[in-house]
Parts: sequence; C-alpha cells; structure tokens
Amino acid sequence: MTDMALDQDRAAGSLYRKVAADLREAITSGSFGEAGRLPAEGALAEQYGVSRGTVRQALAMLRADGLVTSRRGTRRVVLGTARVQSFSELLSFTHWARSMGEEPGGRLESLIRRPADAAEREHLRLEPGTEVYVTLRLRTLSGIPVMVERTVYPPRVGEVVAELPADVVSHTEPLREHGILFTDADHTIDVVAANADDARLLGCRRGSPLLREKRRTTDPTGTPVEWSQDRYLPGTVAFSIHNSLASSALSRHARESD
Amino acid sequence: MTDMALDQDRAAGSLYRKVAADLREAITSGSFGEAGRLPAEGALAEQYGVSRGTVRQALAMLRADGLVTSRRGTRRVVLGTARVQSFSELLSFTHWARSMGEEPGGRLESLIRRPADAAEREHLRLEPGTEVYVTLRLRTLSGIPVMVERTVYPPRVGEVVAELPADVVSHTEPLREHGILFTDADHTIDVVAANADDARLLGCRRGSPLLREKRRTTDPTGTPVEWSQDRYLPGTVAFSIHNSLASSALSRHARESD
DNA sequence: GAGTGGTCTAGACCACACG
DNA sequence: GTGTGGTCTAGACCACTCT
Repeated sequence: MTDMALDQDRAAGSLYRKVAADLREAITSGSFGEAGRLPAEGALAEQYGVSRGTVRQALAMLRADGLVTSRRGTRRVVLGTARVQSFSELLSFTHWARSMGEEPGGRLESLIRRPADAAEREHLRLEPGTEVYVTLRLRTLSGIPVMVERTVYPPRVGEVVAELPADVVSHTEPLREHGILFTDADHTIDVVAANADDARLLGCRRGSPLLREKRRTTDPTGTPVEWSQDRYLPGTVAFSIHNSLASSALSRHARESD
Repeated sequence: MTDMALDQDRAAGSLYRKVAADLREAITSGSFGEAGRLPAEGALAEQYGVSRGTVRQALAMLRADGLVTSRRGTRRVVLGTARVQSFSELLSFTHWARSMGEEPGGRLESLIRRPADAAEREHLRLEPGTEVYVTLRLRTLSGIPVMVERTVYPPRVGEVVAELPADVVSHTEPLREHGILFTDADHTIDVVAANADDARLLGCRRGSPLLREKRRTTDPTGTPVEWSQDRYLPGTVAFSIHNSLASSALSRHARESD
C-alpha cells in the first residue's frame, strides 16, 4: 500500500476513486488480514492527505461491493478478500465474458422490423404504431452455445443495430460510438422451459429448464434503449449479488474501461 | 408532497432518510411525471431546509433503488414510478412475504447437529471439528408451498435457533433479540433439479427445475451467521436487480406474468 | 471516558449539458 | 453562458461500542 502519492497513476478521475482503488488493492492483497480491521477514517484521511469526506466516499464504494462492513462505534471489518469486479458486467454480455477470461461469440439468427405490440410499447415507452427492431441471437462462450437472446430495440437504436455486421460480438461498444449509452438496467431472473427455437439453437431438449434473464436498459436520460430476454443453459451461468442493510449512502462505483 | 415539516413523522432517524422517504413518495405518486425531471439539488435543499449534502445523500438512496438517474449537467430523471421498497426484504423471507401482502408460513422438517464439513467450514469460516446446526424447512405463502430452505448455522446462532418453536415463522426477529444481526448477504442464483426431498415437500416431480438461491449472511462484524440454499418452485418467485454504472440494488418479486 | 463511524453544515470549484 | 450535478474541504455534534 502506498503511503501517499496517488498522484497520477491509479484509476483516473476523482480522488475518492484513487483512494478506493488503493484500499481495494490493500484489502484483496491481505494487508489488513482476512477478517481484519481497517484503520479509522481519520487516520486514512491523514495518510492519503484528503478530507474525511473523501475517505468516506471511497469506503462507500467498498461497502457497496461487499468488501467491508461498517458500524457506528467500531472500526470497519474486512468481509472478503476476493470479489468479482463490479456490476457493469451485467450491462454487457461481452464484458461479462471477457471478465471471466472466456471468449464471447455470437451469431445473429434473425432481425426483423415490425410494429411494437402492447407489451413492447409498455416496456420501451413507445407511441402506438411505432416500429421496433427485433433480433434473435445465439451467444457462445469459447465457441460453445450458452444463451439465446431475444432483443427488442426502439427505432433510434434499432437503426444502428441493423447496420452492424451479423457477426459483430459487442453491441454496446458500437452503439456508444453513436452516442447511445447503456447506463441503467432492471433485471428479472426466473426459470422457463425451452421452446422449439431454444432447443434447436442450444442443443437441449424442448421443455428442459433454462435460466431466464429479462432486462430493460435505459440511457442516462431515462429513455429505454433495449428490452431483452436471455435464456441460459443451466450450469453455464449464475447471477451473484451482494446486498446489505446500510449500503445506501453515497454508493457509487463507475467503471469506465476494464 | 409536503413543502416542509418533516418534523417527526416519516421514516424515523436521520434527516436524509426522511427526505428520501418524502421524495420516494412524491416520485411513486407521480408528482414529477412518468419520465419527469426532479428539481435541482439546491432547490430541494432550500425546500426541505437542509444542506445540499443531505439532499445528495437522500438522492443516492433513490439512485441505488433505480428510481432516478443522475448525470452531470442535467436534472435528475425519474426512471420508474413503481418499485419495491428496499434491501431489507432480501435478508428475510418473512419480511419479503409481508411486503407483498402474503402471509408467510413454514414448517421445520428437521434440525440436526453435526461436525461441519469442509465446504461449510469454508463458508462459515469455522475451525475444523466445529459443530454446526443444519435445518430443513418448508416455506409457504398463504399456505401454499413455494420453497425448501436448507440452512447451516454456526454454533452461536444454531443454539438460539434450536430453542425456537418448530412453527416459528420469522427467524431473524428472535435472533435479533439475542443480539444476532443479519446485515450483509451474498446471493448466487441459478437452476437446479429437484431431488427426492424437494419433490416430496414441494409436490413436484423429481428432476423438475427449481430456482436456487445460495446465500451467505454475515453480521456487522463480518462473522458469518448463516449459509443457506433455498429452492423455489418455478413461477412463485423471480429475483429482480437494478444496476447502473453508479450502483446496484437487488430485490425479490412475486412473479407476475410476462 | 475515549475512540469510532454516522450525520450535517456551508462553503468552494469543476466538468458537463444545453440553449 | 448559465445551470446542473460531481467532487472536495474543514469543521461540528451525536450515537454507539468497548474497556
């Protein structure tokens, strides 16, 4: 752990991110011990040469990631020393795959344009009669089929997607270059039986169980940019979440590149 | 929405919680419109008679719950007007059930005490030879079986659980009275096939798919207090997550339709 | 009682969005 | 340029834990 000198290395941007990155590294490298206690906020503030508020903002990130606890009256405690990076992976299949060291792949099975039905208008917040772009994709990890993805795009987004080559792997990246950002998503996870298409594409039996993730993604203005249903073969994926009673305050952890 | 006077009503405790509760109500009741924009932070601060920092702390809660967006340079935007309350539901089956207006029930099928195996020692961070308490419970909603819960408790917690009546519904509540708090949890969600016990208790066929939630819960000192595997009948529950580049929240829903 | 995190204030400056 | 949220500071007091 560096005593000071967060100068220009480290996670670019704000001070508290640099402090958080440094603390994260110290924690995961075991500097404080497995269930050890962190220095007091005041001590950290002095050590890093920042105000206590900045230290608290950094600690809130680690808190939200489930790395440390917090309780009034006592030092913070290290909860875990190893942890998956962050949730931004959930916003992109490609990011998620790469973060696991797998090679993401995919094939566009179909892309059609048609008027949105009632449910789609509801999810994408569209006017009646608006046309949407509907895609069906098979997604692979290191060449092995793991997921079928059915996505509905509103016109502004669909127009861009329709121009992409059929074998393009990541969609969020080219869309970002067109100024379309994926920043917020609501996910719902449940179980569903494979239909004929699922079975054919994934090589499983019809009616066999699949893990389903429904997802609505919006941009920073709150405009829906995607409504998707992903169906995963059992055993290929598990969703993992950390939550706590108190994480609420000032939690942020933007992750730009990675 | 009240102009002022957060005096003593509302979510007890800190100022920012009261502000957050008031804003949450204003948002969900549609005061700002479906995709409307919130007043500026400064305006809210003046309106509530608090500092901008306090307003920001309140807004961070709403952000984490997926109620509003935030972006530098523009007003915050209302993302959704209907949303599940908060995280605490996920830490307790009973709370979750009640928050949906369902009546939680349950039956203790078995409770045994035996030495922890290697995996359990790992999850609960126990010394070799330590004994654990293992329970098998059937959980119901309004009398209908929905979930089988297999939980492993470390000695300190298990001793209390073992003293509880077999038909007690909530465990977190009596445990809290013994000074044992459930504050942090890691969840993993996937699909699994029903074994003979699952099938018998839930009334489904052996091998039929179940939604599985694995959960490790700790108290504020970081000490594991529970390691559990819950298996839900399909169609009875769906897990729902909101995540953004800024933070994330997880909640559990009853399953509607599609 | 001493130490610690939780809350709150009142200012300041900056980076970005939008007209 | 103006307004907005993002970051940061330097204080203050309180509630809680632990010894």
